[in-house]
Amino acid sequence: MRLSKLTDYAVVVLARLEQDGAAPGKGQVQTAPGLAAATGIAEPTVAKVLKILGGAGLVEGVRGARGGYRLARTLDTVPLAQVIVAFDGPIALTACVDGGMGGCDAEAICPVRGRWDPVNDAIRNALSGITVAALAKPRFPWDLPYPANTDTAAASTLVAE
Amino acid sequence: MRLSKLTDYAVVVLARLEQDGAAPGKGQVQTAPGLAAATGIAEPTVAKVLKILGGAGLVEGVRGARGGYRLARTLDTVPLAQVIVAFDGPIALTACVDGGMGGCDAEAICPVRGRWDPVNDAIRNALSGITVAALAKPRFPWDLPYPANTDTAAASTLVAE
DNA sequence: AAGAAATAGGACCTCAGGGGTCCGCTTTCC
DNA sequence: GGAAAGCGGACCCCTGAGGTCCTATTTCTT
Repeated sequence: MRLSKLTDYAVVVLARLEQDGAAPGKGQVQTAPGLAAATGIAEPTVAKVLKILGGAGLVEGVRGARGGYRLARTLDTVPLAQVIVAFDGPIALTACVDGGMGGCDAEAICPVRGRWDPVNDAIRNALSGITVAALAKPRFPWDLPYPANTDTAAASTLVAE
Repeated sequence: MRLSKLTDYAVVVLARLEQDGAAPGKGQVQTAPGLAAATGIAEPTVAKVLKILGGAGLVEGVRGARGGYRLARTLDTVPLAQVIVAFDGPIALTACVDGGMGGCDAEAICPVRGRWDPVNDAIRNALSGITVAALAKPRFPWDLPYPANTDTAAASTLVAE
């Protein structure tokens, strides 16, 4: 049920990039070592996270001296689901993804085969409706335990009761 | 992002119990070896699943010869979330559960601290709104790829776009 | 032109936890 | 009293996440 730690780190790194003005286009860049120092995450790990984010098209790397990374897209256009997929693979609670064949021995007699699809869809939709920006927005004043601003309130209203 | 295999097995076992008439109350019981044969899951594993389900109050065991298990509650009163919690622990995508303190070194500077709470709530609500019965209901005719009956359709409508 | 600084892309190691099995005890029916 | 079942726990194995490091490549600076 947990997602990988790298996904968690990725959100932090993306938030930091935005906070530091490493915006899409001609913006400034941030180095991996710099981000490691700023976030408290070990430097090799930050480098790994940035490489994966680059592969997913969420950040773009600038090579060479004075290089670094900047956001490829503004965070309010990046669904959380996309980050999760980049690090954890397809979003699905069970191994039998969307009626996928093979892999499961008991497929022929399994009484719940295919039944998980709506559940997976529900999770996917929830995670697609939340942007990374909603998780990354800096807080003023600090340490509001349960901020009720519009961006995060949207996450709650994604689910009807 | 995946839940444990035992959770998956649990849903199958619960479905089988209902299908075989091991209903709450004075109903018939099913033995662990019998369920193993019926579901194709290894017998020791089925036994383990049933023990955990018993601990969670979802099935009740009848000891002694001619003993077995029966459902403690009808499946339409059991939210999927409850099964998941029994096997996977609290439902949360990240280690920092609901602003939980401790555990995370970077807590002081983490820009997304507490921000995951609405996401976790969304997942929890989605999984609480789906009953095990919706996953277990036998299908006639077999192999409808995407059944649109009321029980599972509810899962999709849990999420607004 | 040489060197420094940075990303890119792997290979590699370690280890915690899930997954599965087994054993001994207790309970209850025949 | 014996057999059949659940109950509770200990135990092992092995995958895969998590993390580190090395090398190649690129590009700026001097």
